[in-house]
Amino acid sequence: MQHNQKKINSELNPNVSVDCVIFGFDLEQLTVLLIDRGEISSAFGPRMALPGNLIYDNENLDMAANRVLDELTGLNNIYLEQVGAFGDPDRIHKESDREWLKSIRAEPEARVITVAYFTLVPMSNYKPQASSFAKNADWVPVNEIKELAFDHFEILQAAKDKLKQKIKIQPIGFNLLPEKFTLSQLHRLYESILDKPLDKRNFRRKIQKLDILSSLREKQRGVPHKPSLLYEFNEEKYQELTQTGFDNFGF
Amino acid sequence: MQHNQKKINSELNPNVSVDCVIFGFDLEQLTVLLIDRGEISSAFGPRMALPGNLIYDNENLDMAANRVLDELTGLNNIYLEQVGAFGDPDRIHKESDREWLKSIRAEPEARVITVAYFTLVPMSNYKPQASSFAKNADWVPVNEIKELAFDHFEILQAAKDKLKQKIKIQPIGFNLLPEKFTLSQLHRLYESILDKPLDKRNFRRKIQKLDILSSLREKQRGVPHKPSLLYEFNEEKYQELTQTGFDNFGF
DNA sequence: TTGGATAGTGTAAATTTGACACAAAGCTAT
DNA sequence: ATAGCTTTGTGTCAAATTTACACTATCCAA
Repeated sequence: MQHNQKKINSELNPNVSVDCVIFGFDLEQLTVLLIDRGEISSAFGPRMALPGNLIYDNENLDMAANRVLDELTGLNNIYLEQVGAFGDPDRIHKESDREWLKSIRAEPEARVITVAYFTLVPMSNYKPQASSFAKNADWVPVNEIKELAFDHFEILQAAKDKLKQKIKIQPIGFNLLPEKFTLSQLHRLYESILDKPLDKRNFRRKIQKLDILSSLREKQRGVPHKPSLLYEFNEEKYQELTQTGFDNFGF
Repeated sequence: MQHNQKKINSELNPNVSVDCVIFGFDLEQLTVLLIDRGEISSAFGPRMALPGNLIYDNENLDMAANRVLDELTGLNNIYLEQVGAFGDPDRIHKESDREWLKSIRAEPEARVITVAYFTLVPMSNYKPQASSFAKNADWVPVNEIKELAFDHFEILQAAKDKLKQKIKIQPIGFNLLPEKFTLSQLHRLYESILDKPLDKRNFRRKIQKLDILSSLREKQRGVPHKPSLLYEFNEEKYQELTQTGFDNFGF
């Protein structure tokens, strides 16, 4: 929309949009950043929707997804991965959907294919008021989401599955944590993504054997219990590891 | 195209196409069904391309992919899975590409997003002359493909990766084999998908432990060596297995 | 000082993986 | 018919990995 002035010369493609499943982690559970479409839209259906927009004709899909993310959160340089394309011809059923689409300049009658992405953002970096859109945006724990506008619930499901599968192959979970984190937080993160409990000792053993964490001398402060050591993700060691064709972070 | 008369009332969407990576297995190696675009197109670039087409406004993406497959091979009810969406604005560079696009009724100047699928077909079921298109179609071993038209080489790469990854999680390889097959054929199939040698005895041990194969009393006939026992994929046992949340066919 | 909360640690049994070689069965050519 | 070629089919042992499981240490707050 008007946010990104650079794009104003190019035309919106009325047939293709991107939607972003923006994952965060509040140190307790996996959350998703949703847009509240407001009272009016809610008259006929779920208020909450994934952030998304039509694409411009001069940008590629990844760029469009990054733009949507940037417009909403002000973040860039973020882990981002395509989930896939969605596009039943009858995606849009309701009058309220049409109103909403008009408000984001989409053509309500057009058949729209949407390309879904998921992104992993460290919640600590997110400034809620980075853009005017963000006023209507909220983090919602994934487990509490029971319905979404359009086909967004289906997209969310696919994104969760993809993330679950991906984390077994690459240690991308770090993108959801602050730079310094504890093993317990990482543990909890894996549990909430994989949606199953993991034995504490076995988890720690396995993650440490990978040797992609740097333990800092620093400890947690101000917690009402034994403070944990803090760790950092070690990018270089990870690169070494993957360059040997390693692809099994098997959980 | 004109092949499928049912669709003639609906309009083609000029912005969205599907491309299919149709995998086969000739009992030696993994192959892909490619279209030869002919001499004229080849003047400026690779002749070979993935089969694909624009979508109609009244069909969903999976339907479109199935249609492309059906038009080319006459096959339906085939294992099919989305790879993802591809769509750089500058996908189409060459004059020859434009000519080709016109010939399939696409708008050469339009910005086209393509949604890629891969499908697994049992080569034994494929009748090469099922459609007029098939005259220009040929099975090509994946290892011999060095370039393709448009961005199709990139798409092929993504499809191979997806297949490789998927086969570690679900035993979809059976879709590439005839109903009755030998363990050696299955072994060879896994090797060619994973692109690495697998120890014969270890492979057989692992695959048998899954207990999703039914051994038939029948033997191979007419081979110039000790004949192998024939096996069938056992759908029911597989269903039992997956319904317990099993997702590791770990190779 | 005590109580509450979470951090951090080791071991033993079971399972899985990886490496490795030779006899059996059928076909072909003589 | 026989010898030779080709591929099938099979077992074991060592190493690595996985699973299950419980108690002490450290900090904060009351």
